[in-house]
Amino acid sequence: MSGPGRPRSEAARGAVLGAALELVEEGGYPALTMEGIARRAAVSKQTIYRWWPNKAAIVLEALNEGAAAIAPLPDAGTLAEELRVFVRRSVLGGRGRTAQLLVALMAEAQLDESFARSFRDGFLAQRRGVMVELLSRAQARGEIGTEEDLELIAEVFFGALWYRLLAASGPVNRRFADELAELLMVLLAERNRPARG
Amino acid sequence: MSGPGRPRSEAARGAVLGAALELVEEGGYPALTMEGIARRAAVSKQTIYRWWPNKAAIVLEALNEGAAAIAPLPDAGTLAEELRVFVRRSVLGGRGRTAQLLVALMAEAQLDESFARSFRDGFLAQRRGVMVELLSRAQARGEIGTEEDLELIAEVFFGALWYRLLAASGPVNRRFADELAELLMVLLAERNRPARG
DNA sequence: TAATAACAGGACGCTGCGTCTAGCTATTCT
DNA sequence: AGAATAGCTAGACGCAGCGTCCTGTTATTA
Repeated sequence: MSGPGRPRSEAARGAVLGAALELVEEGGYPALTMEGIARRAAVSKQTIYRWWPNKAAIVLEALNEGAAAIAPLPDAGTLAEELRVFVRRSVLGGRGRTAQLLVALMAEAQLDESFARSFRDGFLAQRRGVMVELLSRAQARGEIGTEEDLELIAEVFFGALWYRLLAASGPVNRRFADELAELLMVLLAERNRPARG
Repeated sequence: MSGPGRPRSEAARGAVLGAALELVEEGGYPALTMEGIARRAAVSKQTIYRWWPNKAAIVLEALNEGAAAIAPLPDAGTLAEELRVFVRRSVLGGRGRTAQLLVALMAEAQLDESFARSFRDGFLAQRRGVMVELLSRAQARGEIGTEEDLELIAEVFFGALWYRLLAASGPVNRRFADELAELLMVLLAERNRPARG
């Protein structure tokens, strides 16, 4: 289907993604080069450049390949419960090799304007969106006041998470996740209080 | 003083820092190269490598050169007031050319292990420290409960700020600063409340 | 079987890297 | 004064990766 000509080689695609992950694992992101990927994957540079504009795009695709779709959670009862699960999953998902890839992509986005767009709009914004969706439902259920700025709260959460990843300001573990979740609940519960100040 | 030998050329040092800033301004951080700096500053690469290990170190020094010392604020009355001033200053300080340099350094820190240490320990941690100091004083004055995790709160603030810089999730302006300051006050005031839940 | 498009392999010029050598210059110690 | 020291410019070096291009081959469709 879809016109004449030799179809894209799924084998080559897989080899490229696999080689990229291997190389990062072995020598860190800076050791990842287009030439190195081509060698390891036994794929010509020509082919790589045909399908990916740069190495960051390859890593991003490999990352998405590996990650199970992060569907918005089904309603799990209370907001507090849902939030805790979501935060834990987000935090713990950013550890080990994945963390290495994430920070590399964030770095690359700062240095490559063209990659920045796809990363910010297609990756970061999407993940914020999931959280906002979660909070929106709670809002619809009446668990949060309607005047809360959900976007800002999602930004605070991902900000704290990314900061810890990028600044290495502390461990990325369940304890951190739970502290964050509790902190977010404070923010969300605030305006529901009877009186203020 | 300090032994024999030709003293370090202050002119060369200044030329290097100036050239680095110019080049970043003209072509963005990726356009900044050691060779380019040497050309622009009319200084030999030899000299540059003698004093700086890489271009990020040059930019960091140039940044510190330009920035007035960020002394911890003098007590300005209430915590709310102090915090708003601090947050505004921190947020508004990260705009324009400075923002460009900051995100580049954060990116570099992710890719260069040796630079990461000096940036995280000597720059990021220091700035968190100033904020923690500010909060500590308020704690001593009794404006905050003693069980608050001041480090975590500082992390939340800088996390949100950095996230906005890195993810370009919105404008970095006074409005953002004030929203953040208010949000932080909610966190700080929480446990002071008479009752909970 | 002709048209089409992806593929491997490899050469190309370019740029920046980090190091090195050579000769010069400014300062201090004796 | 003269020796010792250490920073300076200038430029060459080999190396590696970049992104593009060319050549010939292979798989698919019309």
